[in-house]
Amino acid sequence: MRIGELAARTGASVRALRYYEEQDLLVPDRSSSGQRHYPEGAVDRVGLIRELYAAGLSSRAILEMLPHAADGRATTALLDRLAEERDRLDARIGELTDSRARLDSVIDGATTNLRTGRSCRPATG
Amino acid sequence: MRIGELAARTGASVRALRYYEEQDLLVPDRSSSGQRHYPEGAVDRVGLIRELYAAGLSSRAILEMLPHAADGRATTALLDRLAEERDRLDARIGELTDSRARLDSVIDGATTNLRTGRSCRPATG
DNA sequence: CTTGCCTCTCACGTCGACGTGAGGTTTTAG
DNA sequence: CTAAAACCTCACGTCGACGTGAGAGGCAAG
Repeated sequence: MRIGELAARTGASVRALRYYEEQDLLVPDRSSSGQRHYPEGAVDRVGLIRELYAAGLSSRAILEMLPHAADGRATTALLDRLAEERDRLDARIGELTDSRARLDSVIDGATTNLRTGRSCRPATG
Repeated sequence: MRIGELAARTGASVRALRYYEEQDLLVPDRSSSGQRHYPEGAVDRVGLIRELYAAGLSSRAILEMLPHAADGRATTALLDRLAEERDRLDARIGELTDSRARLDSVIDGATTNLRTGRSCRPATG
């Protein structure tokens, strides 16, 4: 099928599909006039790609995993890589949670200040 | 004091201080030759700015808050703005938590596949 | 043949908090 | 007076997943 149909069937934009190709995630055949032609399996492959994007992975991470995941058989290496990405996500969530805590203490200080008139100095840490 | 001393005393880079000025967060006087001169109060002000950055706020958000926060007196409007940013942070944390859950289900599928040999099809949602 | 949609390849715009030179001026220590 | 810091203003690079035209060729139907 051509790119428009694949886009319609997967929910990805045409631009996104071309982008996936740029990232070597999805490489179609070309007709003599240069048009992209995808096999049926591309639908599932795009589904997997989008699943991984939605799971917070970068295109580079997806690229490293696809050869191990696309054939439907998992590898220990694949699981390690996935765990690595999960840890990265956890770290990021931890950072944001810390930021949220800092913001809360700023809010606490400001609230106290509003009620008592005392100056609030930001806590370091 | 000049920019180098302020940088040393606050832990911000010289470039960062110039950037804060670009964002109208910290506007120093200028000597006749164009060099920046900051008053003592700039040290605390930079501390507050960095605190807010560390709390995950954007320069625009900080800019809107500073006039209400720098004088040491909190405002209801300021508290509302802070709460808004806290909600934004919570939303972002929620997104990442969702991504983490999706990644976990991918990992579960792959793990099952590795153990049983059964194909894992990504779950939608 | 023509209309009209599909597709193609560039290639810049997005968003944010700076990092990092380039090239020139000012201040300060000796 | 001199040389080394410190300072100045541009202005591009970073990172990622596309969005959004521009300008042109391709394809099926009437």
